[in-house]
Amino acid sequence: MNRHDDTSSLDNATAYVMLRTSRLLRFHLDKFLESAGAPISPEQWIILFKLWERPGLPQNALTDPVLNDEPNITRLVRALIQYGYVERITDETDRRRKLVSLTAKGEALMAHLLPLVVETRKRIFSGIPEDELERFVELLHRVEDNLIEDMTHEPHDNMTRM
Amino acid sequence: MNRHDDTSSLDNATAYVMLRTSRLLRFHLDKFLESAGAPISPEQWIILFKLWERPGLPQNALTDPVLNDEPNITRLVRALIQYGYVERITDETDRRRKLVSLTAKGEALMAHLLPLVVETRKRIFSGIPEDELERFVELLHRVEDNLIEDMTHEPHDNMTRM
DNA sequence: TGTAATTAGTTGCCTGAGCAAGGAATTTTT
DNA sequence: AAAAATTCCTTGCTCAGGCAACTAATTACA
Repeated sequence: MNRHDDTSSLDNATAYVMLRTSRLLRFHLDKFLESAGAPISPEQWIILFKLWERPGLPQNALTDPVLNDEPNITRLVRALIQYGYVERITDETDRRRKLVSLTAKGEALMAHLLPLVVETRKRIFSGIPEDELERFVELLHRVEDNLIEDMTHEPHDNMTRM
Repeated sequence: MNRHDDTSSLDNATAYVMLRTSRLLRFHLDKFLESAGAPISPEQWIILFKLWERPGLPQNALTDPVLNDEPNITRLVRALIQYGYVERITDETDRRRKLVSLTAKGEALMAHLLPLVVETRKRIFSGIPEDELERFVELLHRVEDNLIEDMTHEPHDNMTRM
């Protein structure tokens, strides 16, 4: 790896560009939600979306090994309850569980936001034909698989402490 | 947007998948650095890489409007100095500036890590032909441009408080 | 030339995420 | 059926990131 060839430059490093783009994506979503009058974070938006798709989920169904662990979900849901977008009831058939749903206020928020999101999505991916976008997502999934595969095969034991 | 069609599902939402993949990418880099014996964070790795490419940069050249603002650079560089990978001298032609470079120890670390990184990169993007990878990065840049463009055209003023 | 504006870097504060440990309810084991 | 293990959720701790305010050095301006 030469100090100044193109492949070594950070700006051309795929991983680096992905990191940048996704950070920007989160920032953009944050600004979008703010300008749409929704006082929620991108992470809370994801929760609301999942609940909109499938109401009455237990909290652990909201977790994601990559994005949000259980403690995070607890905090995110708590905040959404305080805003009044979400309600949480104990599952009487299994009292460990707490089932989470959108309130009427939460449904109203989603009804307000979703059309705007669809529009925004168009702008974000404008100039990219549909089939390329599909391929793009496929590649993302491929990378994700490779990453997980690689981590389960660790360690490579280059444990020379520097 | 129907509550249960495919386009609305989060798992198929490009932005969501990108968010997941990039989070995973950062996690993978973190584990890689650890297993390679380098006690640094992915963010610190980026700093070291930039300094390896171009030694003697002033700190503000290390900032990135998306990834790391000035306060962050200050902290990251301070940590790297404490580890002994980096040194910082005041620019005598402009005493506001502090010029940052790799130490011999930092150079040695990079010499150790870089070949491993090249290998790892191959594994991460395996199964994806070179030309597709290039297109992939192009699309990322395109999305990034769209995002920035969109944010500068804000606000759309849907400021109805929900 | 002296005052204002700008630039580079730092510090402090607040929020959000990762991780370990704890607590309550349920299931498994013996 | 009592004890152990598991599951679901919560709390507490620590650390990184974003933002505003601050200091020091330099440049612009009047």
